[in-house]
Amino acid sequence: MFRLSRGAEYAVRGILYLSITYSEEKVSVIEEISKAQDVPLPYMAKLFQSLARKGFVKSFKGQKGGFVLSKHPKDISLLDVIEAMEGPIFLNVCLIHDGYCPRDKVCPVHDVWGEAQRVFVDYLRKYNFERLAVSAEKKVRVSTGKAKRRS
Amino acid sequence: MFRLSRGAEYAVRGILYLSITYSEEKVSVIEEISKAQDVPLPYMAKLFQSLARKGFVKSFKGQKGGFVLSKHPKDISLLDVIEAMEGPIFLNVCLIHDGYCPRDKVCPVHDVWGEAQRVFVDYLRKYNFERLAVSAEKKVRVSTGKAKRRS
DNA sequence: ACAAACAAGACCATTTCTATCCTGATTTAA
DNA sequence: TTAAATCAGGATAGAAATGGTCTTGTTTGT
Repeated sequence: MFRLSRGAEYAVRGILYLSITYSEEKVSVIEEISKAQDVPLPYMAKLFQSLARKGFVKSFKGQKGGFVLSKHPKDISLLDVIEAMEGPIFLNVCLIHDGYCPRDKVCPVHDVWGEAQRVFVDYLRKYNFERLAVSAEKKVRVSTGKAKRRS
Repeated sequence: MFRLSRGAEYAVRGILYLSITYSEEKVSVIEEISKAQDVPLPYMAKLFQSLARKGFVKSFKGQKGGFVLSKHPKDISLLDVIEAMEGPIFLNVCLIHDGYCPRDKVCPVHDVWGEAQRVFVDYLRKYNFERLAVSAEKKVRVSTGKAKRRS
């Protein structure tokens, strides 16, 4: 089943939220993030623990605590976040590592998967969160009918 | 988890086997197919029941029974077989159908997934089993050191 | 000292995946 | 007509992944 897990999807949303508010230099608490991105709060809390351990966000305890990105949004790719949550991407078990599959020498599909994976992974790597945050703001402007003021 | 299921992988192998022997106009029994492709026999048997119901293979009962492809290998794509076993490919739940995701109007990642899926699916559709069977034969020749006789 | 936050781990229900097994129906050949 | 070969269909089952909750602790600012 070629499907993004909920966990990874939620993590992407969380990082996206922090990317959009990044320039404001504020810390965001989990409740705020989970409400804004429509993710169950306790689940989001768990996800952010994991994102903190993996170095995507910095956490602060206590009053005035919360989360901030620990890198610039432009230095975080979609691939980074997805692989952080799901582990490395392998479209087929036969690609887990070179030589893993005893049939790869005679299997014509092996190469097909290899190439598909390369294309897919490269594609996800192309998107960083600065870029996504900009698109998000554009989309919101369009969908709420707020045109950009003409200069 | 972006991973091909075992079931789909085995189905691909099964169809591949029948594609390679297609021109010989023989029926193959499940035991032969499962041994050749190194798949647990009872599992392969189940898979072929399903492949038969879905029109990929014709089955014959009784002595001299077995399976044959019901279409020419060139008319079966990798995508066909995979979707038959796993259902339609959606890289993200948000793509299940237009309007399914309430956030797609403001979510910048939605379009990224849409495009990635289009590329991926088109890629799998490009490969038909005639092509794969030919590659397989080439690979076997190379790996067994049997060079093609020079004309 | 208290309240607001995150940290960590246990826990749990559901679904999916992988696979097996048993019984039955059909066909061919002896 | 009987036996053997072969597929059909359904039930079952264990393991893993998924998605999510809860409880208990720790840290920090006021």
